[in-house]
Amino acid sequence: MVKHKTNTKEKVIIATQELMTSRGYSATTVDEIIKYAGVSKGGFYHAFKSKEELTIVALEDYEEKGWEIVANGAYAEIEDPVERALAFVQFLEEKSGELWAHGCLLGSISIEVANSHPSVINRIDELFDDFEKGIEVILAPALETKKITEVSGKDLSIHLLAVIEGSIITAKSHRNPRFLQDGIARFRHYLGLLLKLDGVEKKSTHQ
Amino acid sequence: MVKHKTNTKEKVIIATQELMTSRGYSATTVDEIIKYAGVSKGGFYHAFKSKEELTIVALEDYEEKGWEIVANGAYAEIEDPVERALAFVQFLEEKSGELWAHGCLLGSISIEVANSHPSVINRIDELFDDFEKGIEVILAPALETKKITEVSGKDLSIHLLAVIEGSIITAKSHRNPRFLQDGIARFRHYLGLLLKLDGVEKKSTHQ
DNA sequence: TTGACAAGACCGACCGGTCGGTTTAAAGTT
DNA sequence: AACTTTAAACCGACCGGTCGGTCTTGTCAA
Repeated sequence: MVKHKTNTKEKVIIATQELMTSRGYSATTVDEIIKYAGVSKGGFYHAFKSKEELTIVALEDYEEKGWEIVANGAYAEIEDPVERALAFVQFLEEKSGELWAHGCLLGSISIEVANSHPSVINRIDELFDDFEKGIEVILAPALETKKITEVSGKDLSIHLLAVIEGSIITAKSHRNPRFLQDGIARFRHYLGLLLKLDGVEKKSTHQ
Repeated sequence: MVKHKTNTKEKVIIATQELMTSRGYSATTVDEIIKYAGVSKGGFYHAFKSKEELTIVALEDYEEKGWEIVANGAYAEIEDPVERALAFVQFLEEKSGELWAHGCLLGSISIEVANSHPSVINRIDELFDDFEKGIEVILAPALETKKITEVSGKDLSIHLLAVIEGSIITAKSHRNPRFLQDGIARFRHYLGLLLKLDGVEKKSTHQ
């Protein structure tokens, strides 16, 4: 009746997400993961059949939790599609520290597994695609409202994702998380120009 | 009689650049590098004192060769700062396949060394900075000409770099190099809007 | 004769993963 | 309630192999 209560899987998944986000795939060892999670090696391999399978589970859980934060933003209440799209990007900007404080799990491991772990990169591909489609639903109506055809909602979604991932890289190498926030703000500026609005310049949240 | 210079260093550097660009730092082993370069382990450790030191040399050489291609573009001949800036971005777009066909060495290893190899990430930081400053020299005069103050040349340079690095990630995970070209084209569109020009957009090809 | 350079066997630490055995707790039996 | 059964959860010593790096033994041009 009562399920066996165990949090080994959860602890391992969280440890994996945190360690791989800041070290990548290869540099994160199973021994490090189990030490960080406070779990034994036997327990680890009872819960997951391999490091590769664990990585895929961690990626899926990461996407789910991330999208839950994004989907529940106040921007969703806004009626006007144009204002909603801009508020959405500003929401990402404000939540960027919470969402990608130490990087993005997908971005951190995508490069090094692209040519060696097909199952992982395939899942990353799908998860990126899900995220893009989620963004598209928010951005496309704004373009439609303004009758803009030179750029599609899909184009913009792909671009926003690239801006986020790229800004994470520059933020990491410059050791300054501000670069991520500024990168998203710059995209918002672009979106504002596209939608032919004025006065969308950055409302700085914290210096 | 010209003394024949040993090319062990050069072969190792090229092998390192190619392998690390597509696999990252940790996943690229010294044994793989020497096999790819056709060099013995003794020769390797005679030429470089460690994998870490080699990585820094490979990064510097990578930046030098990359910037040589960028600096010699035809855009440089254009007199008008605005047209020159736009032509520069279009040049990057056209050369993106040559410059970042299999990724960017700096981006590929920056994430995984950020918290474990200070000397490497410090050099990456500086090299990114050099690249940014090089771009700034080209973009800033266009903003000045158009008397645009809401965005600085530095802001735009940082953003272009982020767009490139991020687009490389999405291109890799989607296994489609087109994403990189489109990402740069999207930046050019932004720049065009900023400079209040029309007709700089090209149709997107994402399907 | 010398010293730069190359070769590859070798080193200890560490890698991902396995294994036999122990603990835990829900369910069945009395 | 007390005991037995059962199977999942868990443990950590251990495995073969690989890691970055060292060392001895050369080769060869000056």
